[in-house]
Amino acid sequence: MRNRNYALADQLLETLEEQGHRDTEPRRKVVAAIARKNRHFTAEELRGDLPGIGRATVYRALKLLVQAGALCRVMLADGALHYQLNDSAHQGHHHHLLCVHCGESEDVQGCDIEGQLHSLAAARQFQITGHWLEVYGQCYSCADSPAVPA
Amino acid sequence: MRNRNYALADQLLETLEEQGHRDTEPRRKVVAAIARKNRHFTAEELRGDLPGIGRATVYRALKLLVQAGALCRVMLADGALHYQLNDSAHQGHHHHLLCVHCGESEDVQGCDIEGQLHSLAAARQFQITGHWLEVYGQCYSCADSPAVPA
DNA sequence: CCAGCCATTGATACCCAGTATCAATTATGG
DNA sequence: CCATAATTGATACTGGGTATCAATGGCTGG
Repeated sequence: MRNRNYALADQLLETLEEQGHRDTEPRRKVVAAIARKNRHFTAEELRGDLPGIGRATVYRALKLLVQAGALCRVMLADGALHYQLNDSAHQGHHHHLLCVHCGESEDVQGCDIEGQLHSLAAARQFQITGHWLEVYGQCYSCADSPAVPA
Repeated sequence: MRNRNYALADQLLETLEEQGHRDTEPRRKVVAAIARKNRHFTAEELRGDLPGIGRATVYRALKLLVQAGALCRVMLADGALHYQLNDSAHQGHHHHLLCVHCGESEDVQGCDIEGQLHSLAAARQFQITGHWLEVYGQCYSCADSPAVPA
């Protein structure tokens, strides 16, 4: 576990270095904190784990990691924006099944949304270049629970 | 034109009254300003049109109108959140084709995203209850322009 | 038609997400 | 080891949004 987080942190740092960014002490702490997260998190949550690290530094690191594809942004059903680690299996284009009950998220690949929309778009001569999709519902473990917790 | 906006403002006010909200002077000014918009807009843009109206009042009105289904929130490709009038033809569930060039938006109905995702979700015993989708690209008028304006 | 109740207002302050600025620091390549 | 360039972090700002609360004003029942 600790090993895996360790490796993950190193991997994130490596990703940044590959993009031409330096290996700095604050950066190391940020990626370590991210590696310790086992769930999606908000920027301020992460910042809470990093006292002594400047606000801007945390946000800059998040931005770089999103750009590098190591993190992705997830929009929860309530509109809150979270960050989530892209494990190596889901680096490319994918979507999330977000449980509105427990907040857990599962990755989904292989959707063909744009194909679906193609004929509609063609009729309006609209050229699709991308899309953003989040799917909300209840995961297996929450299936027996009330739809929306109090 | 002026007539249509006038009627639209009245219609929005009526919608609010149907939901049990009062017909007040500030509210009237807010819906009038919204009716004058012929494009999606940000909260602050709207506020700029309403000097003298309290910040909270504007945001409260926006929230009520979204809840009532008269407005919807649109996420642009750059992450900016805008509000857009739902014309009467598109009150229900729909999506947007958003032009990243001119910012124009077209409504799309009749998508079957959840049907698409059904088998994937079923395999994970995930019960879909909703989704959020925005589609980005270039509209007809912008087809000849560069993909992303400088 | 008026009183009173209650929704609403708007000022203020606050939270969260993110960016701009800029002087001080630090990693790194020559 | 030194110079240059990237990075940091403090500060302040923008923007979206909510909480609070005293004052106001719509509306309804008498």
